[in-house]
Amino acid sequence: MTLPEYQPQEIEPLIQQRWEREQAFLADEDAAGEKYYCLSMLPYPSGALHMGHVRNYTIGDVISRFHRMCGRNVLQPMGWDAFGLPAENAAIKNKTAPAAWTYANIEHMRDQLRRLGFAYDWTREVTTCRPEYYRWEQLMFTRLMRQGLAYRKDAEVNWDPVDQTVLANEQVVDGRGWRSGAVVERRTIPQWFLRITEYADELLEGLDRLEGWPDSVKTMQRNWIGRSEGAEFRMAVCDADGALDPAGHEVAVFTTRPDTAFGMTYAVLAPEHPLVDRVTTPEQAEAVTRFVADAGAASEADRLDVQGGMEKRGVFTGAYLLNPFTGKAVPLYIADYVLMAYGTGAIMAVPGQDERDWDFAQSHGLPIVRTVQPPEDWEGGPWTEDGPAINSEWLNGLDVTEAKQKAIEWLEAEGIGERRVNFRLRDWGVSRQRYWGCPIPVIYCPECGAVPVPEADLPVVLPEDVRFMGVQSPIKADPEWRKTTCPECGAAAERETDTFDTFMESSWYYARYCSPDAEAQLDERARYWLPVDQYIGGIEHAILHLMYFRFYHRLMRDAGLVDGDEPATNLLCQGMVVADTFFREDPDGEIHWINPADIDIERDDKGQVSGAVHRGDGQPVQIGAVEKMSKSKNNGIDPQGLVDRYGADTVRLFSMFAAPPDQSLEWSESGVEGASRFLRRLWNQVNAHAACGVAEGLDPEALNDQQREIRRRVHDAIAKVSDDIRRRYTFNTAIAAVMELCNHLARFEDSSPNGRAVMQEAWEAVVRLLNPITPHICEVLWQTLGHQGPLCSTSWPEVDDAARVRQQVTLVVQVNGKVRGRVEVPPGLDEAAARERALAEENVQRHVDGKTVRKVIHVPDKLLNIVVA
RNA sequence: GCCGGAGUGGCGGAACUGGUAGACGCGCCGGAUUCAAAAUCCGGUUCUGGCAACAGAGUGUGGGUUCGAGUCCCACCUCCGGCACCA
Repeated sequence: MTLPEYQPQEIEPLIQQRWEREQAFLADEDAAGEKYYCLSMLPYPSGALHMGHVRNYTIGDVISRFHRMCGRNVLQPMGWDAFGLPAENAAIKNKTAPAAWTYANIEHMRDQLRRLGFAYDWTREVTTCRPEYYRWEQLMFTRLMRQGLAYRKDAEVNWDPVDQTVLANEQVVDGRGWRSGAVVERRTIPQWFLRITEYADELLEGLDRLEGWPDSVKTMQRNWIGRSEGAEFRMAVCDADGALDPAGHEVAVFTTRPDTAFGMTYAVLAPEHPLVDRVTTPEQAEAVTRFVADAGAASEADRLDVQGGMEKRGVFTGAYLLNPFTGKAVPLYIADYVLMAYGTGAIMAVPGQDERDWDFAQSHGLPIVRTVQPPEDWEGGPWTEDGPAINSEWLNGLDVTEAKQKAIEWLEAEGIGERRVNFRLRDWGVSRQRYWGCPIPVIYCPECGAVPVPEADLPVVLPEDVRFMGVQSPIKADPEWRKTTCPECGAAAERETDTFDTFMESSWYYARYCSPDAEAQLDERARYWLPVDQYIGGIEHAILHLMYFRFYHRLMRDAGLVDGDEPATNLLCQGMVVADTFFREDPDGEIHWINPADIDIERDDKGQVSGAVHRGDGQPVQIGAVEKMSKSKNNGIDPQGLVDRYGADTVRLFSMFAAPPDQSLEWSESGVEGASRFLRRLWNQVNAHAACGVAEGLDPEALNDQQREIRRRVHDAIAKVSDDIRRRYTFNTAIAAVMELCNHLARFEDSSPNGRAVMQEAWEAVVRLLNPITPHICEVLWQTLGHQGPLCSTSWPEVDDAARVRQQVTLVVQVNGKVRGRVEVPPGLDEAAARERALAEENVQRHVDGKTVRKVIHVPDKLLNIVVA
C-alpha cells in the first residue's frame, strides 16, 4: 500500500480556500466566549513581505489560533500603514503616483499574507490612506484644536535637506535624517503640535500598571518622558557690584539641585535665549554676537562632536545675576551646553556639584565652591552624590534631600521661586511638508486666522491622481487646491498644505479595526474589543509609536470614544531576524556583499565551519558577522522563495522554533530543512497510523506499562505546550516538546486495540498542539485521523491528570553533591527507604564506603544527597 | 557616561521555584539501504583519560553563600540594544 506524499504546495492553497469559504476567522461581537483581541503591528506596504513581517505575524497567528481553540472569541485583524515617504521616492523613481504604487503593493502583500495562512478577519482590513479612514483622524484633530490640545507655533525644526521635510526629534539619529542619512539643518517654520506634555505625568504613571509590558520598553519610555523634580527661581540682572539693572530684567532658572545654590559661581543662558541681546553689555556685544551666530550656524553634527567632552564653549555677557541665597553677584555667560528647549533655557552653574559646570569652570577660570561634603578619599572633581551640606549657611549639615526641601521652602517664602517638575518629553510636532499623508484640516483666513475645517466639510481629501515629479508636494504646487473660503466669515482663504506625521494614523488604527465601517470614528464595538489583549511588534517602536499609541488612546478616552486608560494590556516585542554575511574585497578595497542564498558552507570533519564558497563560481568568499537582515549587507532572505520551496507551514515552524520570540532569530537554510523534515515525518507517521483504520475505544484502566508510559508523555506534552504558549510565550520549547513526543511515538510499536487507541489519542493531541503553528498540515491530518469538521475551531486538547501519574520515578543519588547513581523508585518513597535503595547501588556504596555519613538531604521523588566525610 | 538585556557543546538554543547541565533542532561521525549518489531509516556526538565500568574537568573571569549554584550575593570583563550637554 502506498501512502500519500506530503506536498505542501498542493494542500496549503486548498486549506486556505476552505477557511475563506467557511469564513473561519470572522470576528463577531455576539459570539460566545470571552473576547480576545490579538494585534500585530500593521505593516508599511513597502512592496514585499520580509522575514521580520513573517516572524511578527506568525507569533500573532499562533497566539490567536491558540486562544480560538481555547474557546475565546478572537479578533485578529490586519491593515496597512499606507502613507509615508517611501511611496513618494518610489513614485519619482518609477514615474507613477504614490497612491498607485501603494495600492499595488498592498495587493501583492495581501496575497503573500494569505499564502502564509494567517487567520485574519479580512472584512476589517484598514488602509490608512483612504479618506474613509483618515477623515476621523481629521475630525479628532479639529476637536483637539478647539480644546487647545492642538496648537500652532513657530518652531525650530529639524530640516532634512535631502527629503525636504521636517523631522521629529525621534527621526534624527546622530544628527542625521533617519531615512536619508543627510546632516540635519535647523529652520524655523510654523508647525502644528499636539500637547502630549499635558499627559506626561499620566503616561509615566501608567507604566507602573502595565504588568504585561516588557521592562525594557517601560524603562525606555520612562527615560524618554524624563521627569525631574526641582525648583524654578528668578534672579535679578545686576552689575559686578550687585547694583540692579535699571531695566529690571530677571532670569529664571530651573534646577534639580536647589540645595547647592550657595555654590553657584556663575550662571548661563542658552544662545537662543530671548534675554541675550537685552542683558549683554556694550563691551561684550561683539564677542556675544559672534558666539551666538556661530552656535546658530553649527549643525547638529558639529555640536555632537563637542558633546560630552571637556571642551565647553561659551562667552561672558558682561552682565551679572544676583544670587538670592548669598546676595552676591555672579557672572552671566552664554554657552551652547545649555539648551533652550529644556527647562527655562538658563541655569545656575554649580561646578562643585555638576560635571558640565565643572568642565566649563575649568576652561573659563571660574571659581569652584563645594556645597556638599565629598567622602574623605574623594580625589577631586565634581561630587554629585549625597552628603552633608557645607558652605551653605542655614543648610549646613543637612543631607541632600532635606536641604532641597528647605531651599525650596525658602524660595517660596521669599516669593522668588517655586517647586517645579520638568519633563524631557516635548510636544508632538505633527506637521510634515510632504504630499503623501493625511491633509491637516485647517483653513487660514486673513481675518479669522487658523480655522478648523467644519465636520460637515470633512474629509479634506488628498488628490491621488497627481503628477508627482519631485520633492515638491503636488498640493503645494497646485494653487487651485489650496483655494477655499473661510468657514467662519466666508472670505477668500487658503488651506493648510502640510500633512500629518504618519505616526498619527498608526496611533489609533487598533481601535478602528473594532468598528471598521462605523459612520463615526468608533462605535460600541470598540468598547467590547478594547483594550488589545496582546500586541506584537518590533522593539524599534518602543518609544515613538508606543508612546503616541498610549497618548492617542487617552485622547480618545477623554473624547468619550473608548474606556480604560491603556490601549494594550500585553506587549510582546519580537527580536530581529539576523543572518550570516559574506563578502569579497576588490583590489581597490571595495566590498561586495554576497547573499547567503548563493553561498555553500564548507566544514571540517568535526563539523566546524572552515570556509565558504560562492555557488556561482565555486571560489572562496570571506565570512562576515551575523547581522540584521538588510539591503546594505545583502543578507536578506526573501520569505516568498522559502514559501515556494518549502511551504508556509515549514517557514512558520522554523521561525517559531529557532529562538524564543523576544531574541534575535538566526536564519539558517539547514534549520529550515530540519523543520521541513519534521513535518514530512509527521505526515508519514500519521498516515501510516490511519492506514490501518481509525482506532477507537481507549480504556485507560486496561493499559500495559508501555501504553501507560506513552499516554503519560502525551498528557505531559499537552500540559507543557499549553503553558509555553499561554504563559511563557516560548514557542520554541513548545515545539521541542512535541518533537520529543513524536520521537517516542515513532519508537512505539503496538498493533493491539489498546495500543492503537493510545496512538490515536496521541496523534490527535499532536495535531491539535501543532495547529496554531502549522495549521495547514494539521487540518489535513485531522481529516486523516477521521474527523470532518475544521480543526481551526476544534477545542484545544485537555490534560488528563490521571494519565500523568507515574508508577516509577527516577531518584538521583548524589554523594557530596556529585551524581553517583540513579534508582527507579515508586513515587512518594520516604527518606529511610530511599536511603536504603540508594545505598544498595554499587557505585554509591563505593563512594560512601569507609566514610561517616554526616547528613542526608532528601528531595522526595527527585534527589537524595548523601554527605560523607 | 547613564539605563536596559545577554554571555552555556562545532552552531541555534534548553534547563520555569537553588536539585540529573546540554532537552529539541542543525552540523558532524558510524551503520543500513543503493551499482552509485541524493533522499530515508538506525546508532553515536561537551571535553580529557579509559576497551569498558567509570573517573576528572566543565555554563565569560575572580571570589562568596549552600549538602548542592548556569540559577543567589560581591567585584570585574566582553557583546548587543536604547538614551546621551535634559541642569
